[in-house]
Amino acid sequence: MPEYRRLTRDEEEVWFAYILFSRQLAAGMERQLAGSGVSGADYQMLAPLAAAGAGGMRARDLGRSAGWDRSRLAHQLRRMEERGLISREPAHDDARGILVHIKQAGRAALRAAGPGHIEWVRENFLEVMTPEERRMLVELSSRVMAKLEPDSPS
Amino acid sequence: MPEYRRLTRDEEEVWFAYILFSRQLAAGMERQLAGSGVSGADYQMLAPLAAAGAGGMRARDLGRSAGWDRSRLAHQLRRMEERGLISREPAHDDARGILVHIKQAGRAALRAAGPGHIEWVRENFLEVMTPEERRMLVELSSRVMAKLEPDSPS
DNA sequence: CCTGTTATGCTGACGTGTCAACAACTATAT
DNA sequence: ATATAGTTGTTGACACGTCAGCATAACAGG
Repeated sequence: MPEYRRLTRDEEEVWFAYILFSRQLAAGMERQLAGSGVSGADYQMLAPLAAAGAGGMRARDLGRSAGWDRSRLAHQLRRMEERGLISREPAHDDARGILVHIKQAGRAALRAAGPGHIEWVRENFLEVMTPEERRMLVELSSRVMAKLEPDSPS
Repeated sequence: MPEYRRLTRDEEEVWFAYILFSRQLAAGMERQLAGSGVSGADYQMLAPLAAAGAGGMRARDLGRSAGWDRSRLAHQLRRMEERGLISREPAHDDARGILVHIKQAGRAALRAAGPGHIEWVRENFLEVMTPEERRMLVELSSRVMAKLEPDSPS
């Protein structure tokens, strides 16, 4: 018998349910998007880039908007540049910075994936919840994040 | 202007909050476990294997218990066998099957990681929620899963 | 100016997860 | 018994994400 407190049956139920739920949801979303040739990560880059307009967007800000660290961002942008979805150029005002632009192929991919994705999110996530559950989820999210990250992310 | 219904600000808030929340939570859990030299995936294998006792466990059942597909399971088990955490042998009663046993190193890893992991789950997940929120999460989970998977997973 | 600190981005190595294809066995139906 | 279908597990290729380390540039204080 262990000397620490194991999870009760009820606790296990919540935790396991969440583990399965979060994975299945993410997998479902990825599969839906994959049908249009983009990944969830692609989408998270393309959406803000398209909204940013002709001026492009600093890589730093893209990273912040998605909540990613620099490494993950650099890898993702490199892969997307290789596929011709975006372009990168040094920023004029800050020699450390990188300006990211969405290319025609990127816009096309977003147009192809966008409506289906939005619809999927509505159907499999938003519309499955009551308004009260939505509120709770937002609040729960902020509570957990506060506990995990006392200060802002890197 | 797009011809499909974009997400409203409220809808976006819920969806983005969830995306960030789920990723941060998973990342936090992985980091905590990594301190003991195991991954979340390792843990999901070791825990049922340890509970199964000397008889070991069919790979098929391990997969079902974790909700994984066969490919992911095979890769994970191969890696864990290479690290000496588990062993595999052909099942006697079914020539297709594989019997998985936890090895001493596996038990040791689980002993090292278990208490800290349990504590982490309590502190960063379970105790952050009210009993009502727990109930809601379980219910929400089952609703979403039902929508995603009309029949049982492969 | 010089020096230490912070910000920004890249890279290589590695573990993870998905997909499609395959192989081998078992179960079922005729 | 024999063909057909379902089950179980493996493999190789590839995308993804993390970590540690590196390089450069900007900033702030002496």
